[in-house]
Amino acid sequence: MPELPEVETTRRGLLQHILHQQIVRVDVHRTDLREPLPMLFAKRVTGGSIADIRRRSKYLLIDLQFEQAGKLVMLVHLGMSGSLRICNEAEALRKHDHLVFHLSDKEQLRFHDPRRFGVVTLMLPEEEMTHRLLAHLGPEPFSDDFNVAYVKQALLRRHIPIKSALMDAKFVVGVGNIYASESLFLCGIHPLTPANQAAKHAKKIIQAVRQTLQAAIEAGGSTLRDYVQSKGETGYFQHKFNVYGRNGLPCVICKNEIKNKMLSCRATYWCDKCQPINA
DNA sequence: CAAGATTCCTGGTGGC
DNA sequence: TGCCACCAGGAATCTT
Repeated sequence: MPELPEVETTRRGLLQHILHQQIVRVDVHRTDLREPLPMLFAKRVTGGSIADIRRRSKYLLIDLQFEQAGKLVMLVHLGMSGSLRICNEAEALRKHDHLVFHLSDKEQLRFHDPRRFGVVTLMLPEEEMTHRLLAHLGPEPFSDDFNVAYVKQALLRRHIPIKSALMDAKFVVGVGNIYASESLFLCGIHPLTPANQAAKHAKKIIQAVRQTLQAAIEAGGSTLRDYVQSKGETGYFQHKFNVYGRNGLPCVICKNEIKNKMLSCRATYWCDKCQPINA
């Protein structure tokens, strides 16, 4: 379940490993991801050198530089179950290794995604700002655009629960189901609080979202060594949550029982005492 | 236009 | 042991 911290951890791990390498060959085992792989995908990326790896929301943007034909941006979304791993070419192919990028140093980058909620597509650099997957995204949580004035006005005109608002990428990107619950616990706001009522806590919400994501990125960072050494998955599952998945267990602060409820078909967790409904 | 429901997919889990 | 129902969830698309 890659949320923003795991995507960022993946980005940093990949940068250390494959920056400036060239894609010398691509094996395509499946083209039917969340949306079909672009036509002539393998042919189009072959020969490209990895000039940079950026992140926007939960999308990885891999800049490919070609000697003759200019530049291309490869966009990768890991969806629910996707991963990008560095493998030795001798390593046996796993089930669901849909794309295998052979790199100039004999290593491979493998896109693995059992549930196929992931996306891999291509665009020209000049298309980036207007691309349908990127054009309508809200501010990055760590950017200056995610500020008190913005959050206040955006929440005031919404009546949905604050947790739903946090998960809406048009409001802010990178806050998935897990970190929405975790962020709201940190700032003591009940997840069902209407967004317009939560607007007065804009500053606390911003701080909590940033702190929650930052802590998770650092947890991922602490396992970056493992990521590089084992070239495997990141340490996401080692991360400890305060409320997520802890229904019926005592609150880490007040020992009150953690509650949970499905909100828009998504599991939602909170502590009634630490997160009063009409705070 | 906003808000909520539905959809895509497969692996893991729990009940029997 | 096997079978089956169900859950996990990002984000687009639908319905109300």
